[in-house]
Amino acid sequence: MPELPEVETVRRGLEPVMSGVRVARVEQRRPDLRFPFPDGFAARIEGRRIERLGRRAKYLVADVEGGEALIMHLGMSGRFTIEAASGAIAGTPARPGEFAHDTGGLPQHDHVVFHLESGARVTYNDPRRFGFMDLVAGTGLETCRHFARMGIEPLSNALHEDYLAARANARSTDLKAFLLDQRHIAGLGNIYVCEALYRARLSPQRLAGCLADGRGRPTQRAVRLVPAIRAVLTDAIAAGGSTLRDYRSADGALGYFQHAFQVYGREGEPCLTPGCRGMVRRITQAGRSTFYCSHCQR
DNA sequence: CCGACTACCTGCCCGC
DNA sequence: TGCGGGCAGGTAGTCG
Repeated sequence: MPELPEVETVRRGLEPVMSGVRVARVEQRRPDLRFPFPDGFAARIEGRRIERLGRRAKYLVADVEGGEALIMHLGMSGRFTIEAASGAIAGTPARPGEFAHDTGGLPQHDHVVFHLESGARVTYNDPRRFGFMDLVAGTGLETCRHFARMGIEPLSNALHEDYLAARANARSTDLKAFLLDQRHIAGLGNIYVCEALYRARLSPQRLAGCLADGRGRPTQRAVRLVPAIRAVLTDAIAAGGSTLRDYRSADGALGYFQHAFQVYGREGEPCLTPGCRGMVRRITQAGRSTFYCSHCQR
């Protein structure tokens, strides 16, 4: 699930528990996730304070006392669960009822547990193990392997029609692939690309080059796309944030609120644009599902 | 460099 | 009820 809004929601949920808190012990239960953990992973965190919990695109970045940054990516199925110091569950379990039904063995796919000095525990669960964790020098964050070629933050001022036009100018890929490419804009995924293109009334099959006029200047399509991307992410973060107010009422783990999507997952259903008589279609692009209304998205 | 494709891994849902 | 196939929110590596 985790695209930028979900990762931001997770960050906001973890921040009050982890930020400024010392890590007493790190329980690393397997040698790798998608990639091997770095050498001495647990030891490089244990006994140190988490100074700040930030985010870059879909990555969580925890500044660890001493100068290293703990980088965490949730892949497709990564989740965090918080157990508060009192023992009460402050974040919902990865699977509802998991602890109640636990017969004594370790819950499956709980790969890393951060035991905090406050007594709270933060558990990383990831069935598919497409997520990963790494430790990098905090001073070289932007030049590290993960971030060096990464594009702009879509919620920053860097997202501008001039930027889109310059990047998309003369590209032969379609808009869907262009927006999914983290080297241009970092943080959009399959769902929010579909949703942003719907809001901008642009066909996902149109070439990315349509955002520029041939000389790298923005077209009206680029002008429409910028606020559509911003709004879809902002709305999703707001919706995710609302689930954080009462952890126990949500039936998903931290940040896994099922947003009310307007096209994603709505194949065969009527287009929600007022006055549009179209129907949402599903096509495959770059091996992944795209949902859109061919009637109002041009 | 670009663009297209594949691999990685488990779980779930559907049809037979 | 079991089994095979397809699908799932991501990225990195390879190949032409």
